Amino acid sequence: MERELEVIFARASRRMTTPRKEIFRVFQNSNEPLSVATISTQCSNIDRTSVYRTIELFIQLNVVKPVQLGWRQRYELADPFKSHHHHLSCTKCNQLVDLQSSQFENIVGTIAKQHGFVVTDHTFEMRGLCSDCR
Amino acid sequence: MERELEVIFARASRRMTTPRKEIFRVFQNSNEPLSVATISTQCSNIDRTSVYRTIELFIQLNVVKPVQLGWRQRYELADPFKSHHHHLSCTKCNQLVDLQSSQFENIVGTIAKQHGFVVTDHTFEMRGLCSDCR
DNA sequence: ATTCGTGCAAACCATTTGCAAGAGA
DNA sequence: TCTCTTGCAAATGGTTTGCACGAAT
Repeated sequence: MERELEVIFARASRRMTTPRKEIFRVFQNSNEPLSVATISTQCSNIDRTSVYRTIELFIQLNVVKPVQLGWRQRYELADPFKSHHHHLSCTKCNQLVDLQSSQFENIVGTIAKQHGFVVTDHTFEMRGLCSDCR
Repeated sequence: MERELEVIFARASRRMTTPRKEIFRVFQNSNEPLSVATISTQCSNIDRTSVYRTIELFIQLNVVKPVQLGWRQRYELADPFKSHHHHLSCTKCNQLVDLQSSQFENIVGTIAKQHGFVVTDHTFEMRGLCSDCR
């Protein structure tokens, strides 16, 4: 997977630096979307500015994508590195479930067609109470 | 509709002040979600702090709800004042279409049930190119 | 060697907080 | 009148920018 990243970077003629590798690893090792603050804490050796710039670059190269969970902006690996999914989160215990629903994805296409759009991107997040918390 | 607002405020024993009325009117007169900055510009007589506090209160009272469109947080009238819908936006010309899809709303319920959740809230936004722009 | 990326410092902008004066019930 | 709200000023925190040094190709 690190190999894939190198290819992407080479194609975009960007350099594979130590901070970039390290931030990528942090994303790989996390099973939930990360905030800038979290990444910054986990990479205390990397300047916060670089974290911002790296995320921006990762988004450009479609390595990472922004996720709106609750209030703060977070980021997680994009489709090439993690299969396409959405989230269902419990507002009480913060449990987070990854969702995949072809039925939902189909509707996206249908709605787009109805309005003459070509959809390049969509967000879908659900919040509520899990079985334990309600 | 202003009447409804008064009722909501009375019930919550909150005061119906000039700034609050004015900000509510700005929401009514807009057909797209607004950022704090936009509201603040349109109400140059109201202190920005009050705009923040008013929005916070409006959200509490379910008069307004946050919408994530692209990068910045925005706000628009909540369901009691504007019927439940989602958005489809063109990334090129910024055209914004309001969507209502019972089929989509049903899926939300189905998915929630599958995972034992009670869903209290969901977001769904689509971005792409409209028929003119592609 | 050359260009790109990083860290540092400072600027910038959005948001929050404390408090005294003013407005609504 | 009494309490809730507002505006102001200042603090806070997140994000961006400019620049010189260091690292990757």
